[in-house]
Amino acid sequence: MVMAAPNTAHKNHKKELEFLRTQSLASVVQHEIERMILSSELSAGEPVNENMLATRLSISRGPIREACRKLEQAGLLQFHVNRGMFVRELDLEEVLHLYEIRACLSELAGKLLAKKLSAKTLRHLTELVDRMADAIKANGLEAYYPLNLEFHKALMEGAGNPRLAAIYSGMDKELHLFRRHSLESIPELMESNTEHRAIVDALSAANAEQAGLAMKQHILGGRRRLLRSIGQTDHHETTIPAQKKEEP
Amino acid sequence: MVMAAPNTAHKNHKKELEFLRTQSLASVVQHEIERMILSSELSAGEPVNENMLATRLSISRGPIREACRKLEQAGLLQFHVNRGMFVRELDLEEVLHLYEIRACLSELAGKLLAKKLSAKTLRHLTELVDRMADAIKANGLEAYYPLNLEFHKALMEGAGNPRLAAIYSGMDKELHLFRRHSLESIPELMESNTEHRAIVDALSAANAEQAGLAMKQHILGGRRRLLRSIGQTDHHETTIPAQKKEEP
DNA sequence: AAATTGAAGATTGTCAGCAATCCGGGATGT
DNA sequence: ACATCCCGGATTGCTGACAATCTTCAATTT
Repeated sequence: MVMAAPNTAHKNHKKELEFLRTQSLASVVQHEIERMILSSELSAGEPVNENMLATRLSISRGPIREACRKLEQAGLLQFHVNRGMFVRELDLEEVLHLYEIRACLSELAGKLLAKKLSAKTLRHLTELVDRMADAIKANGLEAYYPLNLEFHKALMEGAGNPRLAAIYSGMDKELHLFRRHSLESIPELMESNTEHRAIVDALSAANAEQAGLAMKQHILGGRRRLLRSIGQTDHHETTIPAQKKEEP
Repeated sequence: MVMAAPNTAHKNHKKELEFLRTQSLASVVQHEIERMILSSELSAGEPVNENMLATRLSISRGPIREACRKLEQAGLLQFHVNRGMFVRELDLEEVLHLYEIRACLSELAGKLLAKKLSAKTLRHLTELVDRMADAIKANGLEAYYPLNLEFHKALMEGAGNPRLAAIYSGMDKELHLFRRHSLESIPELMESNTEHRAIVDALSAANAEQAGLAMKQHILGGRRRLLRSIGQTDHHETTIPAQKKEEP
């Protein structure tokens, strides 16, 4: 266990007090626990010990409990009466449910984004796809992930519905709680980036329906790759259909 | 301000202690505040006074703060540092964003439900629509609302994706925070129930696409009725501004 | 009259402590 | 050997208290 960054709460009163004028301790702790979870410093199923955190951060347990309640509501922690908070464990069924919702919301985001896309954002998205392609070619797996993250963030935030972006982002964090999410291999990354390009193409054509479909397909592709990586086949072609009604 | 119900926490140790073996105080407080908001005992913008609640419920402020943090994350309360919690205020833009997401998730629920609908649930839904029609005819506005609630709950929970139902339910609660949501008039209720029947019809035909569409249309219908009731016309057929902020 | 200041009261932010509960391991009994 | 009981340590649940901050409002100044 490595000492976390914001542990400088000792005697530098001036700085700390200035800081707490705009940030409550609970929110600091919330982000710290979030960071620990996303970095696998805390892994699914583990208990969140209030005393340990309090000692480590040099604060009392009150703000920690408040932060944990927020994270409980966010779905990252799970509460058991008289036993405390635990990092939530996600089983495969819950993961599939999340993918189902993500596919649906992605489709919405694609449709919305296609209708209000600025030339600047489009250039940004295109550049990100190109850079991801480069990263794959250069075997730069570490370079790929932040780009991928930025790409999806730009997509969701560009849709102009902040609530949609927030819900989606929350579910993304939740998916980190699924233990068996293996890193994707080169061919899978290429497949993924091909889907990215399909999204950008649809967007640049200002085709809302097609953009929505491309984004949905990308999520379903991600689900397929996840299931394949854990040795299951994706017989859930559930939400794919998107049958066109050809009646005029 | 009327004294709330669960104020019997005085000296009946036996009962209270038994109760707290399975429920934490924070969760009790959370539901109490939620009740106060949904019943308009607390209305949007109002501060949530910790001392007042603590005195009223005969507990200390700790569990209250924990409950408020959960409700903050749920979007029902808003936190201002050093000023406390306030019942969140929703402006029209945020309401429209919520409707946009709700429409999308409803469509998904309709599609899912059509694929796994049991005969029993279908009977239940049909019966609810019939009873709502009766309630409208009998001018029983008070009878209508609980039926409507049960109808939508059955739809969302029948889809077999608990997370979907939870997200949807949370957004429903959030919509209560919009001040100007007038009660619907008789003709509007009839319109609404016509849409209900379209949903049930599509479900009984096991037509997933049509069921999804019917549910989406019902939400968009609700949005149209809301906008009409506050004197705006719904010029967004499917989305919000649809403004293209594009440079040449 | 309008704006500023300042102090009292109200409210939040945090903490330390105690009681209640849970967990693990060893002793006891069958 | 196996199950049960029990106890000590660890952890949570809640409380009361104190410091810091904000709000209010009347007195003062411009």
